[in-house]
Amino acid sequence: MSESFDARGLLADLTPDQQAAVTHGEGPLLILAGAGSGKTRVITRRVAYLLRSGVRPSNILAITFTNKAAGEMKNRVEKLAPGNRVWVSTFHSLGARLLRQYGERLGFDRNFTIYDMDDRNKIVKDALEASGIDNVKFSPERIGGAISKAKNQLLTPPEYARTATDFFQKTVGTVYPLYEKRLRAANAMDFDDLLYLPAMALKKNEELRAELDARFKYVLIDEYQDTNSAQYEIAKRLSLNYDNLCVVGDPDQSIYKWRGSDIKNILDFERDFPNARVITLAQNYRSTKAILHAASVLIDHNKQRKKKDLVTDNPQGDPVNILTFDNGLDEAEGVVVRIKEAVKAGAYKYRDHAIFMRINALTRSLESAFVKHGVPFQIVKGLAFFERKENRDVLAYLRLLANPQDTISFLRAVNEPARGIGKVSLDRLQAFAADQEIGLLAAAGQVARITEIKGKAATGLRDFHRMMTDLRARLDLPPHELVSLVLEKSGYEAMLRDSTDDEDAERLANVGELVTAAKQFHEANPESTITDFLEQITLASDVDGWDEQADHVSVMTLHASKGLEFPVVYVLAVEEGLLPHERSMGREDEIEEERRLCFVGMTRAMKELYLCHARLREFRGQLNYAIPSSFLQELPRDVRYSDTSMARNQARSAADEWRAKVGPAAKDWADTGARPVIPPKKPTDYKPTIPDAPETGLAVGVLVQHEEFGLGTVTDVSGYGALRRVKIRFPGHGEKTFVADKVKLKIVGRKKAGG
DNA sequence: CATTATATATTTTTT
DNA sequence: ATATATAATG
Repeated sequence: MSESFDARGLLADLTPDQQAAVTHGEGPLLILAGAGSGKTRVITRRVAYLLRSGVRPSNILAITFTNKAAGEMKNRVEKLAPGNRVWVSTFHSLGARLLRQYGERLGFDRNFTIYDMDDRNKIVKDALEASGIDNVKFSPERIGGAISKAKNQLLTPPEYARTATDFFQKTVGTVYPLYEKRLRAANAMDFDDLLYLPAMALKKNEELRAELDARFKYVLIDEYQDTNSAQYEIAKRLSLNYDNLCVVGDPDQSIYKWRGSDIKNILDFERDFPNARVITLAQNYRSTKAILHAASVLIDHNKQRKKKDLVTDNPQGDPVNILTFDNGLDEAEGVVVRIKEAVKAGAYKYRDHAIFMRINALTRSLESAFVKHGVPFQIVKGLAFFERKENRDVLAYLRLLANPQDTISFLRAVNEPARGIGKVSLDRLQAFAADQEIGLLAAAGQVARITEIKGKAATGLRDFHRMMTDLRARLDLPPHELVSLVLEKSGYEAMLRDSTDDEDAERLANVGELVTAAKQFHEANPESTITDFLEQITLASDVDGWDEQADHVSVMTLHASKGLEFPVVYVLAVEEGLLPHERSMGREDEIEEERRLCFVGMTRAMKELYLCHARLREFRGQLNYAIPSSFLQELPRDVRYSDTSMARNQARSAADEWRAKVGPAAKDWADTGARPVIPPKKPTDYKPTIPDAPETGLAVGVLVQHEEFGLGTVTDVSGYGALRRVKIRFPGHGEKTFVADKVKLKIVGRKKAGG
């Protein structure tokens, strides 16, 4: 290929395979990119390459999995090809943008609200009640999930009803159209609509399809293995006239099947696009040989898999570690202490560490361990802040301002703070609104016409409507000023300020932070409206809130870890029932997805990898035996086992207190229920990789040499990490207690048993 | 209507 | 164990 432009800077540091992917010209391209093979880099370079070769930035569309990834790619492209603003976004953001831009052509109001799962379930509940099916057999969550799945498969309500066979599906078939009606009446879209409606429009409206196809001549999609049918439809229909579709993915990292993702999309790409070029990137640049080998051996247990060997030129590195703890608390503490020690030893910074787990619930014990040891951390869960009650309340006002039809937000805001408007009055108002086919806010404006509502409720509704009308006149204010105004006019701020409740003081601070968040948004996007602000919040993914600059330990779910990398990785609770999760048990394909999830977590690690499990784990307030994950058995032999729970005989660990509380039943748990799948290990098997690790070999009966007191025998060891104390009896000096971290001791040997 | 007490369900993972 | 939903009470 002869370039008439300067591509040297884009290609110099790439392998031939990577270069081929970057410089591929017209036509479909499938890049099978193994974990750590530099796929983000390739996709970014490719965009820059296209720009330098003369493709107009407006003709390029790049789809990433998170908004954060989209922002980063935008910045990198900007650096490689200055002055070019390419459209990079997630599928959902793309859908929202298309719907706002072309919605009116399709019959939608552009100021629609995006409903999250919470909102969705409330609508489902309402639709369920209205359907007359009140046997409470199926939860709104379950029905909502089924509707979501239907939309992902592009099934319309009648189509779904036609294919429904069992009672559950028939129920969903009844609720689905009612649900849709309520969404449209509220001028709202759920997450799935953002894909479903554009996909349908591209399918049905050839004029629009051809227009967008020509606009997005080059489409690039990252994490293609996790696209669903609706997303596939969008990609395909944007690539009919201009089939320059470039998809990047790794079937081994497909972890969203439960959300409707179809691994077939990537496996069948060559069939869908017969002239597709396929490039495989198998070279790993991220992990040590030890880590990559362990991950490869694990994933090789998946039967439904095209075999693929990942190779790396990186050094062998330390063996992968399997850590055994007494219980969840010890696990949390043990990991935090290890990290602290590693940082203290100067080997790593806090930000080099990440802790992953299968379920969010496990972050609780970690949180207290971090606080206890003064280790900085961030729990990467993007929406958590906006999901607090007080912030949701305030956001409900904003959503209602942006979209007066928004039922859910009206119901949330109308009596918070209390305005004397109760359930009965609201039922009457809803009946009136439904009858008149108007929104709830509009109905509140006509409260005088509703004879059944009187007294406090009537004045409350009238005042609420008047206040919202006044606020709506200020809709053009920058987001943060609008938030401040809402806080003031609604009385929400006053309510919190006048409260004597301590928690309300915190809530006040939180809504204050909401103003700050809005201000930051405004500064970053000066042109944007309140609708954009709300959209960004709703479509934010967990990692979008991650601060990767700060020096702290990152804590997140395995799902959130996709696409990231860290020098040191800990995976918690690698136990049967959690990883693989019990809900996947019995279904081989779901077990395989769990294995992929484990694989994703492992392959995030660059230098050190620790897979942890505990002998006892608390679940719903109950203590249960935990069996090490079958995945651990599938690892190669050269992993390193270390059982820190061995300390239980010497140390007064948290487990002892716990066991004492639980009583004799659990006293000899170690010898009964828990059947270690892992070969039994001796404490001496463990060689700390970091200096001053909590396991310094100090145990009762160990003979030590002290600088001042001479030879002594350890009589007690307690606590962990910096708090670890060691009691030593010195002949002639009596018993002394030291902080294990601080005291200088030389281990001389072990006293004979009984001595 | 609002507040409080009791019952009940809830836990996978997420745009 | 905790959070939410419903029922009972003021």
